[in-house]
Amino acid sequence: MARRTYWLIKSEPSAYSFRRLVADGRTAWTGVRNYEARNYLRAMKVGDECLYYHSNVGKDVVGIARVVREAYPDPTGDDDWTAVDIAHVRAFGRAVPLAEMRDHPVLGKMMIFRRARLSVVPVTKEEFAAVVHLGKASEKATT
DNA sequence: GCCAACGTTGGC
DNA sequence: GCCAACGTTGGC
Repeated sequence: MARRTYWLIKSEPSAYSFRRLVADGRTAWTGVRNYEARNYLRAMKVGDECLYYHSNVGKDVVGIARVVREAYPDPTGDDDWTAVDIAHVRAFGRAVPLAEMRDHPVLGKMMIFRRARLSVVPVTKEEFAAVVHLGKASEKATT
């Protein structure tokens, strides 16, 4: 059985929001123009789950997406850039702000804070689980 | 709007 | 192949 990997993918909501992914069901994740991020795209496997982060506006993880098609040539790129297809899995009951992750003992070590500008970064299983937990609606929070 | 981080470009 | 200049990203 293949080892499952987890990821965090970034998008400005004005470019492509999670809400739009939910509406579309699935989409081609194109436009990555950074070699390191491209290599991560190429490492993605069908079924890998991704935290969906809104950069610039929101600055929070708003839900989970899943890889449904592995690396293929990015139709929007000139040379050998890479795209994958993702589908929405579910929206969080509560968006998890970046600041909250930074202050978190486990999440503060996430790669997103060391490589702030990378639009695709791997996330550990523990980090993924912790973010998902924070994203649950307030059943356990306040009262 | 500012600025730090960092990738890319181009002159030498 | 080095490195300074420049451009872009994205948090604040």
